Amino acid sequence: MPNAQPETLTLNRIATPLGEVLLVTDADGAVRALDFSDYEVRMMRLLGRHSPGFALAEGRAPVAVRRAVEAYFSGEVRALDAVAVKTGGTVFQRTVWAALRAIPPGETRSYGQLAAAIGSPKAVRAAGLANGQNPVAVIVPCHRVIGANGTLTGYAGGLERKRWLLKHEGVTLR
Amino acid sequence: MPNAQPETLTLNRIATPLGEVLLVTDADGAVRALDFSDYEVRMMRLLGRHSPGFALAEGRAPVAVRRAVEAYFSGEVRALDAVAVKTGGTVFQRTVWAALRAIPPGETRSYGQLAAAIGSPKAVRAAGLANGQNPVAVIVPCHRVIGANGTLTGYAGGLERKRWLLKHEGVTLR
DNA sequence: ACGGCCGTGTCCGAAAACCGCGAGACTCAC
DNA sequence: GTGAGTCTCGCGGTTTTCGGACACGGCCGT
Repeated sequence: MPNAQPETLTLNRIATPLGEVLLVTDADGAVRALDFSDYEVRMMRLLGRHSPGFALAEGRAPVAVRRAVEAYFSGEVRALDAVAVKTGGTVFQRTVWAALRAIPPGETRSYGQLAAAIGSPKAVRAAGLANGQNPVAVIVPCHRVIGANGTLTGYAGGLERKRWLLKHEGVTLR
Repeated sequence: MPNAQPETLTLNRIATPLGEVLLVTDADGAVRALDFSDYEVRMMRLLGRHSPGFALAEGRAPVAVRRAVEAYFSGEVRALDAVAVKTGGTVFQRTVWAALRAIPPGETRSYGQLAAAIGSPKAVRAAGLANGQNPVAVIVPCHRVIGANGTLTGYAGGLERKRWLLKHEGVTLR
């Protein structure tokens, strides 16, 4: 029996230039997950992995959060900086995700640089994996990590979106 | 991150003729676990397995429950019948444990009979295993199951206690 | 340049080990 | 013969273990 009183999370669907996104917030107003609609199943799986037995109810996320997301897509690329995020995951993963938020919009890092930044320069591949399991897309900018040779390599929401996001933030690709 | 607000359970230590027992109840007053003090570690492990990230605080269990336990040990062997129990575990395990409560005090069943009772006559050994993982001793009467040949076979709290409990309930052993 | 090897953390599926059994076959005493 | 002890084997769910796969990149040989 997971837990007697499962936590209830709020699910808000928001339209963006990249398609509808799913925004999940908790009672404290912190973002627990964000993903594109077409990957709903995956998001649920990630979410369930770290908060066993949670309940989900469609509703509206806090205004501040919702507005930040919209602002970001309208061009205010720093609008997401102040948004509070709360994630599960292992220590390693959380460290990686925290490091991601330190990458400013308009810049990119290689997987190697990311690994070095968290103090495990050799855990390159592991960092890449952790990157891919990031439950809070866009806000935790896993899209700012690319291959050492400039290749985009991969993105959970599809490379097309990764490319769009980076361009949107002012990155000139190769 | 297991759950933002871990459930808090109450731990009550109660003296009995068989030694001190640990009685764990939840906010609803349902019994989550019961075991003998000398097996505290094991109980914690079982508990933790099914409610990841719970908190424990010494305190007093609901009067009704506490009284029922004391009454049972004083000779009112049916006193525990009405006590509410809430357990985790797999479907199979819960089925087994539910079947256990249907065995009245003063009677015993063999592991084979138990398996048959839940509709899996061949899952004898599995039933035995599930029996041994019962987190709520005494109230869920796993001690009423004995070998087909009358042997007591095993008991998580020690065979001595199993023998005592059965005798206490009026069973004449072999 | 190109191809292969390795390190690193985590998840996932497969496989094996584990048992609080019990029926059946076998032995040994009486 | 019987009846009690012993041994072997199959049973089925759960837990543990193990081996891959992966959003990479540096190193070492051709």
